[in-house]
Formats: sequence, structure tokens, C-alpha cells
Amino acid sequence: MPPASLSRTEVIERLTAVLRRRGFAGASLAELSKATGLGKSSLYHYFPDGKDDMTRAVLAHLATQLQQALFAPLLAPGPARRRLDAMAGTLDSFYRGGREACLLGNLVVGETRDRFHGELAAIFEAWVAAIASVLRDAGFSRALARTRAEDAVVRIEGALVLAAGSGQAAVFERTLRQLPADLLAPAKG
Amino acid sequence: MPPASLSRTEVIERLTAVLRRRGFAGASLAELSKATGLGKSSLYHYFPDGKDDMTRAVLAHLATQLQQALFAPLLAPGPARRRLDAMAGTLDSFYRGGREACLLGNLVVGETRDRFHGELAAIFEAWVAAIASVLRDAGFSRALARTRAEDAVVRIEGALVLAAGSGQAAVFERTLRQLPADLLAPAKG
DNA sequence: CCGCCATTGTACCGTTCGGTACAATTCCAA
DNA sequence: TTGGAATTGTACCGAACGGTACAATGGCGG
Repeated sequence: MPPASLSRTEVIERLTAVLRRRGFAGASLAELSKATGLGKSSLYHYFPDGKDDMTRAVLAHLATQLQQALFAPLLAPGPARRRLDAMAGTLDSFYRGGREACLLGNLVVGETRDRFHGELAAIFEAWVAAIASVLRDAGFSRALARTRAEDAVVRIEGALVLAAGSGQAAVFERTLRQLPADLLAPAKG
Repeated sequence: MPPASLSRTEVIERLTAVLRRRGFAGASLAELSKATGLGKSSLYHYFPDGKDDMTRAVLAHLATQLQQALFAPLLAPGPARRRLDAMAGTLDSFYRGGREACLLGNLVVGETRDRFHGELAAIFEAWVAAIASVLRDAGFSRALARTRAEDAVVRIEGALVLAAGSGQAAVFERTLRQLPADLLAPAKG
């Protein structure tokens, strides 16, 4: 809790921004310090274990953020199609139409994957479970709901990769647009 | 061409391995040197611009490798289904069933994306074009072949992300298994 | 007004970073 | 055999790295 200017949440959000575009290895303490406006002292005061602590805090913050903005609406009552459309809309703004990188996809790389595997796996699992819940409500079997939910996350993450790699954000937009209908399509299409 | 032991190709392949699992920012000259058995002098002799040069060489090597192992078989004559199955098999061994990271997905992150955007975009484009060619042969319209081909790459890259993030390589295997049939499914399913 | 404690700036630690200089070595062509 | 080019080991550079020590500062409850 920096008394001067920023709340802890704001600090974490600025750390998030740096990790998103630099990755774990590429995010230096100097840049994290500049981005938050906190000196190294303060950074180590709030996050005693350095980058590891910061990254864990960022992931925890992301988890609650996703819980509120994404998973809760998915688990709420209402027509399945509407809930999936809401997810697509939220994701579209969250990733700025495919122009913003995914923190999860970024941390899944190499050694960082091992270091934060628990946190990463928990978030992915919650996401898949939330989508699967919608599909179960829509009448699909447990197994089919699960594999389709995994496929949804696969397509979202993959679309971010291809959109970034090809420079064509339209790939991400189109993927989001098709997703709800594809997920609810009759089985054995 | 190191005369002592390794061919240039072997050197590049060892550089590839390091970049794959460390990412660009995480790959230090020390590790690249150790992995190749070449001192920093030799590394800078063959790649005067340092990591940038090495990465570009790695991407060029990857491009020709994909050309031979993946794109050429896709563009060759034969039943569409068989060609797509061949791609799935090649990818399965290339990514060791989802356990090995994707160099492209790795470099698409943050600042490295800008630095190697041309090379990355070219590889993705060639990949999409090769798959689209199969789908055109299978009778799909140019537009549908294109979007389905993009979707194929999206699902492959996304499956690698989710498999790594969740620790369940099965996600990648299942995605590869479903892909050929999904791509060839009748339109408007 | 005081004292305390969270917070912070500054200076510094040893290490590693990417990169260079240069002399020694190796190699092959002549 | 020799000369020159390709190759390499070693030593080194300044900068930046992640991280720590500590003294000053500041606000706030008593």
C-alpha cells in the first residue's frame, strides 16, 4: 500500500502490463520500477522475493479478475448462447481485439512454466470448467462438454498467437465471433 | 562452419533448442555458447550481430525445415485426408506430443515480435497457404479454405499453449487427432 | 508534540549481461 | 614449406542485472 499515489491493485496492474509485453525473463526490475513509480526498495518491501513474488501477485490478481469478469458470468443462469457471447465480448476488450498479448500464453514458456505451473494450471482449469458448465447446461454430456470447453480455450489462445504472428488481428476477431455457435453446434456435426 | 566438430546446421539446431525453451530474452550468450560448444568468439564470428543473427538463422532454418517436412507434403498430390493426416503425424513428433514448446509461439511475444515480425509472418503465411491448398483441392471455396486453414494453425498453436499450461499433453494429441476430419467436414455443419 | 513504524531514496554488493580486442592456433592453397 | 585466411581461447570492457543495507523521511496515533 504505497501511501503516496498508487493502490496495491494499481501497482499490480502496472506490473501486469510489463509482464504481458516483456515476458518474465524480459521484465527487468528497472522497468518494473519505472512502470510502477516505486523504487527498488519499495518494490522489495511489498514483494520480498522479487520478480517471483510480483509475478505470483499478478497471477493471483488475474485469477480474481477473471473470476469476476469471465467465470462468474459463465456460471450465472441464463441462456447458454448469451453467456458465451458475453465471454466473447469480454475477451475481445480484454485483449483489445487481438492486439494485446496474453499473460498466460507468455508465462507458459520454458522455465517460467515450471516456476508458476500451479497457478497457471489452476487458472486454465477454472476457465475450462466454467465453459464446460455452460455446455452441460446446454445439454451436452460431461465428456463432450469438457473437450469442447478445452477446444474453446485452445482456439482463443491460438488465435492470439496467430494474430500476433501474422499481424492480422482479424484472425482473433473472427475466432471469437465463430466460437459460441461452434461450441453449441449439435454433436457429431 | 566450425571445422572441429559441428556443422553449421547442427550449430543452428542447438541454438534452436535453447531458444525454444528459454525464449529470446531468456537465452543468454553463455548458454548458447555452452549448448553449441562454441566460445563467444566463434559465435560472433558466425553470427556477427549476436543473438539477433542467431535467431534469424534459426528462423531461416526452421522455414526450410517446415518447407520440406510440412508444406511440401501438404502441397503434394494425393487424397486430402491423407495429406492432412501426414501433417498431424509430423507435428506430433515435432512437438513430442505437446511436450515440446513452439519456437514461433515463443517469439511472437512482446518486443521480439516486432524484431522478427517479417520472418514470423512469412512462416505463418506459408503454413496457412499450404493447408488452404489442400482444402481447395478438397472442393472448398477459396474463402472457406482460407479461414479453415487459419483455424487449423490457431488450434495447433493454442493446443500447445493449453497443453503446456495445464500440464496435460493429451489436449495436444486430441486436437491433432480431430483436426483432419474437422477441416474436411461439410460446410455449414 | 512526540515517538514509532511503514515507507522510501541512495548507495552499494557481486554477478552476469552482450559484446569486443587480440593474440594464438589451425588449416589449406600455393 | 610457407603465407595468409579462417577459426578460436582468453582476457577484458562498460552496462545492466537482481538484490541488499541502511539511513533518512514521512505520516499518523497517542
